[in-house]
Amino acid sequence: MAKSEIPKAYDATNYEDGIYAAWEASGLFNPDNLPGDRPEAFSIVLPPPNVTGTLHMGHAVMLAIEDIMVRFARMRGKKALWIPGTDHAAIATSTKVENILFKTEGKTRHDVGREDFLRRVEKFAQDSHDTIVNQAKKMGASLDWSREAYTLDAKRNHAVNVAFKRMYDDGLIYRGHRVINWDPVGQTTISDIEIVYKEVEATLYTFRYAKDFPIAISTTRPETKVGDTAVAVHPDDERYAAFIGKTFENIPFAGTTISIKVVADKEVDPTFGTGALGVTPAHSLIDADIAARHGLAMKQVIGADGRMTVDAGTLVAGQTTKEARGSVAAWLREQGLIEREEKTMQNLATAERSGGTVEPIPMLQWFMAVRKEFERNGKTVTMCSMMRDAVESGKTKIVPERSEKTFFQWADNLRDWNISRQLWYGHRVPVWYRNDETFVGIEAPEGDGWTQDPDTLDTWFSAGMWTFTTLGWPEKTADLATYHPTSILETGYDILFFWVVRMMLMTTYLMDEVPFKLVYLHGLVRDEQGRKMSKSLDNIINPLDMIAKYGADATRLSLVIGSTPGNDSKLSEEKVAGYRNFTNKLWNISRFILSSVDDNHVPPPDRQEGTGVVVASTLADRWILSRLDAVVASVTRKLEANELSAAGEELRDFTWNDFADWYLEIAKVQKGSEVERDEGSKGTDAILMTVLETLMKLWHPFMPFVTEQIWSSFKGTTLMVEAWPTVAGNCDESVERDFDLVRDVTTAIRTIRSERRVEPKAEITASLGVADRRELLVDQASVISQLARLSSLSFDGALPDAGIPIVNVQVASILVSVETPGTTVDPEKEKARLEAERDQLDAYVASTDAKLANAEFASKAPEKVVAGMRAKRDEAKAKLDAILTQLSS
RNA sequence: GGGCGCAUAGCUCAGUUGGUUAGAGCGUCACAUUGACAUUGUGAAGGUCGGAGGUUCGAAUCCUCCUGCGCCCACCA
Repeated sequence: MAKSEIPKAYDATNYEDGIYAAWEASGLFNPDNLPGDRPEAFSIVLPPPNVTGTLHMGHAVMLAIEDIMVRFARMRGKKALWIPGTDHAAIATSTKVENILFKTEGKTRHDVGREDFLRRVEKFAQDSHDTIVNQAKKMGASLDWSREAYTLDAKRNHAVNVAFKRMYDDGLIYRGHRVINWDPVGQTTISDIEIVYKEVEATLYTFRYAKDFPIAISTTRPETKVGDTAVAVHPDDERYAAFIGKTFENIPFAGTTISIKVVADKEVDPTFGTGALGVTPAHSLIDADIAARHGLAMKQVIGADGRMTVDAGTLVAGQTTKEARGSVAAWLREQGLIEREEKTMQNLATAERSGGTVEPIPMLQWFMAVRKEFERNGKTVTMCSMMRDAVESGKTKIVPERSEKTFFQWADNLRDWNISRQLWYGHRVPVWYRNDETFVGIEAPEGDGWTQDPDTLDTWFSAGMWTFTTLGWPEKTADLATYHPTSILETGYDILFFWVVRMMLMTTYLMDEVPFKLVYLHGLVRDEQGRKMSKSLDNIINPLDMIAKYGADATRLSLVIGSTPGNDSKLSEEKVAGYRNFTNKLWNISRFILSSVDDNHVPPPDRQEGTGVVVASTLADRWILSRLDAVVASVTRKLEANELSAAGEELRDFTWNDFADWYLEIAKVQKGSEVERDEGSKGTDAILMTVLETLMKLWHPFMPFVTEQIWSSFKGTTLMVEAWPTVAGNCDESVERDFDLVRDVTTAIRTIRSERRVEPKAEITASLGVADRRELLVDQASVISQLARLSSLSFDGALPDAGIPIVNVQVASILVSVETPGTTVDPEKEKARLEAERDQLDAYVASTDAKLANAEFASKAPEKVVAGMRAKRDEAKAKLDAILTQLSS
C-alpha cells in the first residue's frame, strides 16, 4: 500500500459518521444477525436517558463504558445485546413543558386541558428523543436500535397495567389515606428522593398551648399547632413523667379548640428545646408515626392548595401557611404564651423540580406495601427482604463492593412507596370507579358510568420493570428467555437508590429472579477542579464538542481510562486532547506498517509453526510476540473483571512504549539490515502485521472508530465482529528479561552520548549479561546495529568479542565510556556520579543482606520472594563491585 | 444524629487477597529529531504513601486513635 494513500494525521470527523452508518446498515448491532454459533448470551439495558434534554458527560461516560463491555462480549463470541430506550421522566418532562407553556403562552396545563397538554408533551418528548438518539450514535454506541423501547409506549404501558393488577390482587398495592409529601406548586405528591433540602433561617418559638398547660414546646411552624393532638416526651424524662397519659381537653387555641394528650415516645430527644414535642399527626411524617403508635387522632389543617383549612379554626382558615404563621405567632404573643423566640437554621424541604415548599399532608393515594409479608417459594418474605436476599446471596453483585452496604441500608429502611402522582404525563393508574365500585384491570371495564382514576404512576414504577419489559414481558418471548436476567446494569452511583433499588424490588417480586447479575456503578464526571459540572458555574464540558474537536474515540478514552467504579473523575479538555494524540499515534503506527510492509509478506519457513503461528527469530521478534501474548492474556482478564481503566492503560503502555517506541524502530533496522537472514524483511513484516491486527482487535472496544477504519482499509471486513485474540503461546519470560537488558544497554549508550561523556567512535564494545550467548549472537548483531543507529555511531556488522566478561548492563555502559578511545569524560563529574551510585547501591545491598540474614524472614517468607530478593541483591552487588573498581582506577 | 468514602510525585490518579529498591499520565527541566507520528523521541529531577500508636519476619495495604476533606441518608420538632 502506498503511503500517500493514508493521511498523515487522523481526522476523526472524516470517518466516524460513515463508519457508524455502515455498522448500522450491517445489522450487526442486533445479536440475531451475528455470525457463528453463540451459545452464551450477554445483555445490558441502557439506563434510559430522560427525554428532557441533550447528551451530557454523565450519558457519555455511561455509553462509553457499556459500549466497551458489549463490544468485548460480541468479539468473544457471545450473543451480545444492548437495548436502547428513553424514559418519559414524568415529573421532569411535565415540568419542563409546563414551563415552556407558561413562558411562551402564559398558560398553565389546566388552561389548555389534559388532552392538549399531553399532545404538547408528546411532541416535545419526540423531538428530544431524536436529539438524544443521534447523540448516542455519535459516541459510537453499538445499541440494537431494532429493539428500542420507551418507558411510556404501548407495550410498556400494557406491562405496567399487568404488573399493577397483579400486585393489587396480591395485596401489595393498596389505596390509603396517609401523610405524603405534597408539592403545592407542582400540585402533586412527590417521593422522598425528589425532595431537596435548603438551609434557611427560621424563628424557633417556645410556648405553651395555654397559661395553665404544664409543658412548653418549641416549633418553627406555629401555624401547624392548631392541628396538634398530643405532646410527646421521652419516657425517661422525669420532668414530665407525672403528666404522661393525661389528656387536656378543649384548650382554646388560636381560633379553635384543641385536645392534647401527653404520650411517652423514645423517638423524642429530651435534650432538644424543652424536651417535649408538639405532635401534629397530619403535617409531619415523624409525628404521623408517633400518632400511629399511640392511636392519636389526625386533624388536617393545611389543604392541597397550600392554605389553612376550615378545621384550622376561625383565626387562620383560608390563609396561606406563611400568613397563618404570622397570625398564630401574633396570637401567642398577645396571650403572653411565648416563652422564647430565637433565630435558628432549618432545613427546608423543597420539591426538586418545581421548587415549591413541600408540605406533608394526609391524602388518599396509592401505595406499594414493601414490607408486607407474603408467601413465596415456601418462605415468608417481603418485597424488601427478597431484594435484600438477592444481594446477600450473591445473585446480584455490586461494584464497588462497599455500595452493597448502602444498598442494605436502603433495603432495611424503605417505607411504603407512594406510587401515585397527580400529573397528566405518565402511566394512568389502571383503576376505574363507579359509585362505590372499584375496578382494577388491564383494560377499561365494560359498561357505562366508569371513571378512571385521574392519577398517573411515579415514573420509577415503569423504570423499575425496565430489564424485562424491554424484552417483551408479560409475553413469554424468546428474548426474555435468552437475555434475562441481564448480565450487567451499568449506571451512576447517584441513581442506585432511585432506580436500582426499584428494579430489584419489582423484578424479584414479578419475575422471581434478579434483574441483573452485576451492578457496575460509575462515578460523577467533574470539572478539572473537582466541581460538579453545572450551568451556573459555566464549567460544562459538552461531550459533543469534544467529539467534534477530538473524535469520539479520544472522548471515550478520556472518560474511561483513569477512573474506577464508584469514584468521581475529573475531566479537562487537555485530557481529551492527550487521548487524541494517542489516537493519532495508533493511526501512524498503522500508517507506517501498512505502507512499508511487502504485500507478499509471509513468514519464512523457520518462523512458521503449525497453523500460521509466527515464530520469531531475533530477540526483538520473540520479545514483541511474547509481550503481545502477555498483553492479550492480561487485557482479556481485566476486561472480564470489568477493570476497564487498567486494561486500557496496559494497552496504551504496550502500544506506545513497547511496540511503537521499540519494536518499530528495531523493525526498521531489521528490514534493512545485513544481519537479517534468509527471507529478509518478510518475516519482520509478518510480525508487524500480526501485532497490528491483534492491536486493532484489542483496542476496538475502547476506540471503535479508528480501529474499524484502519482494519477495513487493509482487511475489507468488519472488525466489530472479528474474534477476540487468544494467546498464541509465545510467552517467554527469559526473552523478556534479555530484551530488557538490551533496552538498558541502548539507553545507557544514548545517555552517555547525550551527556558527551564519549566522542563518537568507529567501534563499540558492548556485551550482554545473558545466559545463553550463542543463542543471542544474531540478535546481538541486530541490537548493536540498532544501538549504533540510535547513537549515531557507525557499525561495521562485526559481532562483538564474546570473550569480554561483562557483568551487567550498567557496567557495559561504563566500559563503553572508559574503554572507547577519545573519551572526554569530565573526571570530577564522573567521579561524583559514580560515588552517588555507589552509596545508593551500598545502602540497598546492606539492608537486603540484613533482611536475608534474618532467620525468621528466611523461614517464613515465601521462597519466591527470597529468591527474587537474592537475585536483585546479587545484581546490585555486581554493579557495586564494578563501580568500586572504576573508582579505584 | 446514622452510614460510606478519600488523603500516595507539582497536578490527576493506579497500586486485586500484606512480600523483591512504590508506578503511570500530565506538567517541569535537559537533550535529540529531514521519511509513521512535533498530535514526536530519549532521559532527569520530583514521594518520610496525612499524623501517632499497634499486629507481623515484613505494612501504602490489616487494627486503633487523631487531623483535614468529600458524599449519602435521616432530620433539627
